[in-house]
Amino acid sequence: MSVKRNTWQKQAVLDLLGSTQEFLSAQQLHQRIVAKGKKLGLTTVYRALTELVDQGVADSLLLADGEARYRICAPEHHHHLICNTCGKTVEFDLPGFEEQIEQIAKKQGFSGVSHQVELHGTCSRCR
Amino acid sequence: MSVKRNTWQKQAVLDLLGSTQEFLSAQQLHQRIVAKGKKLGLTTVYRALTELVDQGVADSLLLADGEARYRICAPEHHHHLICNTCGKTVEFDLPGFEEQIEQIAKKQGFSGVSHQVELHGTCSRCR
DNA sequence: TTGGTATTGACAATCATTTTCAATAACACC
DNA sequence: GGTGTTATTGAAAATGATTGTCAATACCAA
Repeated sequence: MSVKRNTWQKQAVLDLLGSTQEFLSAQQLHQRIVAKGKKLGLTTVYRALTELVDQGVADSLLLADGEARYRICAPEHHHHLICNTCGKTVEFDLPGFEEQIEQIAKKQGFSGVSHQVELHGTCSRCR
Repeated sequence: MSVKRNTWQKQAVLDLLGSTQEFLSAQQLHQRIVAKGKKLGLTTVYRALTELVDQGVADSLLLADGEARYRICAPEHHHHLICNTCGKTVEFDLPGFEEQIEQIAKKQGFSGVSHQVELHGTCSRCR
């Protein structure tokens, strides 16, 4: 396997993602970095994002408009309620949910189980 | 506005969707209908699905693989536990989950909320 | 049966994302 | 500080799902 190298391009993507809580698309990230006067290719942004997701540093999700959005992973695991139209994201807890999941997985003989819970809908503003 | 007409093509899409609980992609629906000996265009399947979603008869969601999936709107559905290695899938219930979701969505002012719960892990055989 | 028009389907177009590949730049080692 | 290896970059082409186009067809009200 190959050894990863650090480049200002990857760093720029990580910095920008790390400076906000919101989900951003590859295109948005690209635009904003270019707007800062740094020139880099859209392809590179995609690659940097893929790497971040592989490393578990970032999360990705696919919105109804067909664009993927990326965000730095929160330190703890919570769940999301996402507006299909504007991308607004609300975090929420599910009391007892992790335990429920644990039990189901064990009963079925599964191990190393991760879960993903996502709610999609329309927020009050976009209704 | 135009008056909708009934065609065997639309009916075929609705019938097939209505005969299952699972999410199907436009391509899957197309393939299966063609496999039954009926010939229709992929474009038509997309249009039928768009119509069903507009009418509130079907739900759509976008999976991480970039393909949209469609399903007949059902008051309740079940969730999946999927083996990362062999793809084995187990269905399970989450008692009270739908209600919990409903409440959270309402509290946040979201409407038309659909949810997706998926567990990924390794099954006993593939351990 | 017939006329108006909604619908169909082959094909082209679109749009986000991925692949390709030659040129460039990181970095381990001198 | 140089140098060679090779990961990375970026422009352009390719991909794959979905949508638009438009002439031909089929539904259905009268």
